[in-house]
Amino acid sequence: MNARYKIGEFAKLVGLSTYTLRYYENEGLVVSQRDDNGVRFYTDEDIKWLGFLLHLKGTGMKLNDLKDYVKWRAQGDQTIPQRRALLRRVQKESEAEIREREANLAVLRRKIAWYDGKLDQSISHDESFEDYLKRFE
Amino acid sequence: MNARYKIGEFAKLVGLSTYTLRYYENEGLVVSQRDDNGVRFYTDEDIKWLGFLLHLKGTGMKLNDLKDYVKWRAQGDQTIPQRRALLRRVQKESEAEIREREANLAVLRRKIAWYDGKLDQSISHDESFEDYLKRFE
DNA sequence: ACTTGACTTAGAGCATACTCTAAGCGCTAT
DNA sequence: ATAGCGCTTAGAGTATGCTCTAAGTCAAGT
Repeated sequence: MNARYKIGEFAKLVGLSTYTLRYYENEGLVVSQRDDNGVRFYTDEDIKWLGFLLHLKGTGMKLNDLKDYVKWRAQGDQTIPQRRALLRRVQKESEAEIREREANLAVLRRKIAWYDGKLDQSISHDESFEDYLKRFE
Repeated sequence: MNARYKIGEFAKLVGLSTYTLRYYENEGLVVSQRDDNGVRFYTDEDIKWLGFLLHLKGTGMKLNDLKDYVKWRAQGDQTIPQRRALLRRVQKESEAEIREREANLAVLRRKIAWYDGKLDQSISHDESFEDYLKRFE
């Protein structure tokens, strides 16, 4: 246990590039420790944090919001109300986006079904199925 | 009927800016007709098309894919198979994104619930509700 | 010794989709 | 006649989030 990962290995573990990890560190989203030579290292704790951060990001949460979250997290438990309020807002926004997308998808699905019907007709009325298949040879 | 809308009015009707409409026209996503003075006008047909285009866009479909779609549409019914294939691809991608987002949202919801529990505890164990409320004054 | 991978700062480049400005001109309604 | 809207081209700017390069240094492993 107590594994130490250098940035290259860590990058593979979390599925980001080393560029992105340094970028995130600059932005204050991730912290790293340094060994005697000033080389970054990460721990299993950091893997967990990155995993959670990527989940938040995957809900559509912006880096700026993540920065607030990280800032509050560092300030301890008294900022839990702010953090919860932030996550709730992100939740609402994300749910709204999903609903919108579903509505748009419904339209797209109907259009595909309409194309299906069109192509069915072109099979059953205009030509035999054999002839139809020939068109794609 | 046979209403003609100039770009300003049309923009309001479809919820886009005049800049964006001209941009879309440049990109080949929308066409407009011109009056005797070279001024763009749009019809109810164009409102329908814009509506559909925005639904497609709302599924996450990229402008480049929309350009292909529009190009094929202009070529007539023989491109229906291509259009259907494109929309199916977009559908799959969009559904996959929604599933991902839902999974990430599930994590976010659990975190919020965890904060809820933390705050419940901090009310019921560490201080009175009165004291708790005072913290936010 | 040499390769590999780490470090730094600063800045450019990329992708997507707009968004707006400049500069100059034309039509229409008040 | 003046405001308001429309037209043009060309290009700059904005937002988000990376992605990569340059140029030079350093340390560990083979």
